[in-house]
Formats: sequence, structure tokens, C-alpha cells
Amino acid sequence: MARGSTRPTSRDVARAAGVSQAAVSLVLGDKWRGRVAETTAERVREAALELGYRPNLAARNLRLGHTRTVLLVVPALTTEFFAGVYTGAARVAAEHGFGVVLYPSPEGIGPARDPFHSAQAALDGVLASSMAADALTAIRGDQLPLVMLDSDPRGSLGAATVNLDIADGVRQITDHLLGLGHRHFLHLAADIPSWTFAVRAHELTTRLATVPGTAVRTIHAPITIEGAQQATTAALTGPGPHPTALVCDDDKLATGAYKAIRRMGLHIPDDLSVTGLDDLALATAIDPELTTVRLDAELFGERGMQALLAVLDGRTPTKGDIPVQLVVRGSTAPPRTRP
Amino acid sequence: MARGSTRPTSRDVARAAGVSQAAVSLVLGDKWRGRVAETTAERVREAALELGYRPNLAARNLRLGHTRTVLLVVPALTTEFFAGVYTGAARVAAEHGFGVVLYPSPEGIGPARDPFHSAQAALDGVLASSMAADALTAIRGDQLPLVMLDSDPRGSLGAATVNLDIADGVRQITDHLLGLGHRHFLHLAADIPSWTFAVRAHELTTRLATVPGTAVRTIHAPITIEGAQQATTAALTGPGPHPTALVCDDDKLATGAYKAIRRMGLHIPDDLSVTGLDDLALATAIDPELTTVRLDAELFGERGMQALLAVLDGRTPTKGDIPVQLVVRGSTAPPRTRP
DNA sequence: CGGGCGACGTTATACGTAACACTTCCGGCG
DNA sequence: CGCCGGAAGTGTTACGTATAACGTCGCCCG
Repeated sequence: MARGSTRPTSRDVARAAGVSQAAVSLVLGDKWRGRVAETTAERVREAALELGYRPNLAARNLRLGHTRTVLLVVPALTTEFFAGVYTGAARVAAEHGFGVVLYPSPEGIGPARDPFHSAQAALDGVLASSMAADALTAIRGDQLPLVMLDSDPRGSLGAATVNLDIADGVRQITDHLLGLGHRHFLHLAADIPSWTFAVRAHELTTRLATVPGTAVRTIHAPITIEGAQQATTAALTGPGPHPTALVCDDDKLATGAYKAIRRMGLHIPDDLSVTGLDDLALATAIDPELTTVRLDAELFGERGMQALLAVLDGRTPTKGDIPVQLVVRGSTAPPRTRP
Repeated sequence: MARGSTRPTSRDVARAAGVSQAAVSLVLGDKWRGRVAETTAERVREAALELGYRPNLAARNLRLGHTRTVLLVVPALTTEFFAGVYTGAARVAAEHGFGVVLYPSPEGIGPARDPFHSAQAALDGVLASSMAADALTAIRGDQLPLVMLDSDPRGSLGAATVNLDIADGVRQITDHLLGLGHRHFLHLAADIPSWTFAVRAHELTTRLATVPGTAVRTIHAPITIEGAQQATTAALTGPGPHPTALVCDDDKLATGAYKAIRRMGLHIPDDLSVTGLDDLALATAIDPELTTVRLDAELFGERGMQALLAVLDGRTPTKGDIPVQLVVRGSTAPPRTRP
């Protein structure tokens, strides 16, 4: 980990390349046309790459007096609406060389005053969802302390992980459906190669493998209402035996499935039992209300942050998955006919 | 605006208070017990307040070598789930003197690589939703260039505004319902004192005032499914004439109203027409699909950012509200009986 | 043949803050 | 009377970067 070694500065790069710090600044700042020889510039770039040099943005901002960064204040994160606002704003900003930082105005507690403290400068550490895995390559570029959320404990690059006990949630769902008498399952899975979804599939299939006479078929869909609807329609109108229970990877997928099932003139739960996972507000907005597994998102966030603070402090984060709870509602019932 | 005047530094405060810069740092850093006299400390604090001094965090971070700021990487903003994660993380972080900055990993385009550029240092400007009005007092504390989203063009402290043409959207809804034959309206309004909601109420009532024989009653509810459900239930079970059309301030409120109406055994749209505003994914997830007004959130974000960039550039942002579009779906129909 | 200019760099400085090391003043104590 | 120690500050430096100002050297042109 090289805990004690400090980050290389432009002067270190200069020493390594045998030039002055100013030359490094010119080359890396792309201001060297006609000021530095091509061969020298190349030497500097090599040295920078070699040392893994990253400019200290605090210093740069101090020197420059500006940051090309803008703050977007939004009422809360719950609204899809402001997600779109962010996307559009970030796109335009990026085209102009600006970055956007989000400040969700506090709902309830939170850092009430001084949003600017929140929106400051370089980072001491990173808390990352495994679903944002593509961004992690960039993150590994820096040597920042990292804690992963809902990620494979083995194979997280040595980073600490904080996980919800998703496996137990899936076990609870499966046992609930088995107890009702279901034997033919359809698994509506997210088409994202993330550990948190892999766990769902693994747990469902291994659990069912212990019960004779069961069958499960898996279909994949993007995590959108439309995507789930299409996938469900395709699966249910095809040939083969009809499932009596539909296990969805999350509540949003379940909502899409609801639409597909409704369009086909079928009834939930009489013709088909449906389960979700998350327990979003959505789960009780749809009819019938969804049987799902409640994840305590706030606790998850708290535990994640505590782990990161521990790492920053040189301590070892406490282990232990966060428990989850099955919530039975109107979308599950015994199958109408025994096959 | 004092465009040219630069921000006061700790040395300016020192000069004004007749002490050294070091003393200012001690006093404002709360490290002065036994090092500076109480009367002197008070003089420094007064001078700082007088000049509106704010420490330059880029300089502080450079000096300190850390930022007490942490990055939370989330898959996207659309999920309520990660809103909870943020809330919990931000609470714990605040308790430890840490701030949290959000980096929503890009969906589609966006600033793909280098999230750290996005998460950098102090701010050049602010883009603020009027719904986050409470945070604005803090924002006005600094002299940052500001652009307001969906805010009263008059009375925004001289800041530029970028607005959706909400008034026209409400007009389209009202005309649609009037055209179907509705005369008795119920208005389910958000209980937030924000301009964007005030516009809805104003436009609905003034439009109906021009049509003889119409009546409208307004009830307020928090923007949650539960809150809307309770308010709707209370309004519909009370005495008085029954409305045939329910106009909701947004799609989420409409979803809560759906639940209330369903629980009462009434049918949409036969017994009651319902409208929303936003056109979230939610609007087509519920049954029947919701007649609502589509807001182009991304365009809104783009226009807002363009305006802010213009201000930063010393230019005057282009004026003009962003058009919106009525989307008619299954939740509206002619009233069953003419009163 | 001299001087100027372009190529190729370097030296020095400033951004605003925090903190270490140092000075001065004064009261008290042996 | 001498000196010690705490209170009340001040002088100075360093954090890492970008850039303006300044050399140096060879070559070409008048």
C-alpha cells in the first residue's frame, strides 16, 4: 500500500527527468509549443507516468484562483427529475471543461449550513458502490483509501467492503415462496455484471437445488420499467411451462413486470406471484402492493462511512453484513393449481 | 455586485484589526486559548465579520494536506435507494467533521473519466433550484455568481433565472379538463413555499376564474406518497360537493392520490379524473397511466448551465422559458354525470 | 562581421493559509 | 535584586503549482 510514501510532486518529476519544475508544468500543462524540445517533453511525460504523478489540485486552484467547477444544489436525491437536470448540466459543463459537484440539500439532518465545506477540494478517501465499477479504474489511479459498498469481499483489490446481507434476503424470499407451494420460478435479473446481482442469482439457484421438483428459468433485463416489461412479456408469451412465481432482482424490475402481466390480462397474485427487492416507495404505490425485502439504505450508508473513517484512521473496519428483512404484502399467494 | 473587488484574505482582516495574519489564523481557527487576549480576539472576529471574510479553502487544503472531504460514488441519481445511502453517509460524516461530495457516475455521456476533476475544490458559481431555498442564505453569504432554477424572475436577488414554462403546462391541463366537461376541481398542492408551486396554484385559479360555473378547492400535502394519500382520503370523505377532476402538483402526489382513491373503491377515470406534472417513470407505472405534463429535465439542466457559464463569462444569459407538453393518458375522461 | 532572433530552457515569485520558533512584557518568588 | 515563566503576540516558512521575466547559444541575414 505504501502508506507512508507521500505523493510525488512536479518537482519530483522534474528531478527524475533532469529538468526544472517549470518545464514540467509547461509540458504537462500543454503550454510547451516552441518552448521545450519534443524529446525533452517526452522525457518529462515518461517520468510523470513512471512516478504516477497527479497534480495537486489544491495547489493548482490556489495558484489559478479558479476551479472550473460548479455547484448544483438540488432539493433531494429522491427525484428522478433532478437526476435528469444533473445529466444535462454535467454534459454541457463537460463540454466547457467544467466539472459538476452535487450538493443534495439536507433532508432532515445532514450538514445543514455551509454547503461549501461539503463541496471542497481534493479527497481523503472514496466510498464506492460496486455498481459504479467502471469508475473504479480511474479511482485506482490515485492511491486513495477506498471502501466498497456491496462488493465481493474477495477480489476487491484489498479494499474493505461493507455489504448488505442480500444472500439472506433472497433466502427469505425463496423460502416464503416455497412455503406457499410454488415450484416453478422465473427469475427476472438485472443485466448488470455487478456482484450484488450475482449474489441474487447464485443464492436462488443453490437454494432451489436442494428442493426436488423445482425449476427456475432466468431472464435478463436492463433496470428500467420498460426493459423489465419487455423481457417479462417475451418470457411469458413464449412456449414451455408457465411459472407461478416471478422473482425480480429489484422493485423497479418488478414494477415493469407488473405492467407486462397486466397487459396480458393476468392477475397478481392469483395467476402469478411477484417479489421485488429494496422496498422503495414504489413498492406500495403499485397494485397490489409488492412483497419484497427491505434494505436499510441509511444504515448501509452509515456503516460504509464508519468503515471509511476507520481506514482513514489506520484502524481495521468492523466486519459483519447488514441484516435485511422480508416484507410480505399482497403480491404473493399460493399458486392456483398444483402442477 | 462589486465584480472587480477580490475576496478579502486573512491578511486584510489582520490589517483591519491591527494584528498579524498569524493572530487571525489562531483566532479564527479556535486555537487561541492562552495565546491571544479575549479583547483582541473579539476585535479580530469583528473585523472578519465586517469584511465578510471567508477562508480560501484551496489554500487551507494546500497547507493542511487533507480536506476532511470524502467522495461517494453512486451508480446514478435515479435510485431512491442511494438517496438513503447518501443521507446516512452524510450524517455520520458531518458528525466527524467531514463533508460529502457526490459523484453520480455518468449515465450515457457525462464526464466519463477523471471523477476527481469533477470533485475539486472551491466553486466558481452556483446553480440552485428554488426548492432548495433554505440553502440560499448560506450561498448568499459568499459572493458567488448564481443562477436560479425555476424561481421567481422578480425577487431572485438580482440573480438570473432559468424557468420551465410551468404556467403554460397548468394552462394545458386545465383546458384539457375543461374541454372534457369538468367543472368541479380539487387541487392537491405541495406544502412547500416555493415559487414553482405557487405558479401552479395561481395559474389554475386564474384560468378557472374566467369560466362561469367552475369551482376549485385546494388541499396541501407533503410531497410523499403517504402524505398525498392521507390528504386525498380526508378531502374525499369529507362533506360538500364531490369533485370530478383532481389536479396534482406533481406525479408523486398523483400516485398517492391513486392509492387513496383505490382504497375508497372508486375508479379512475370514471369516478374521478386525475392529472400529474413531471412525467416521471412513475407516471406509466401506475394503473391507469397518468395524464401529465412532460418536463424536459435534461434541457432544463443544459439551459441552466449555459446561463451560469454566460454569467461567469460576463455575458447576459439569454431569456425565454422552456416549453412543456401535455401528455394525455388513461387517467382523464369526461365526467360521468353533469352536475 | 555584428547583431538580432528563435529555440530551449531556468530562476524567481506569488497564491492564502497554518504552525513552529521566537520575542517582549510583566508579575511573582526566592 | 535577579530571574523564571506565562501571557500575548509577531516573523517566517512551507505547502505545490503556473507563469512572467530572464538567460544562453547558435545561426542567418544585412
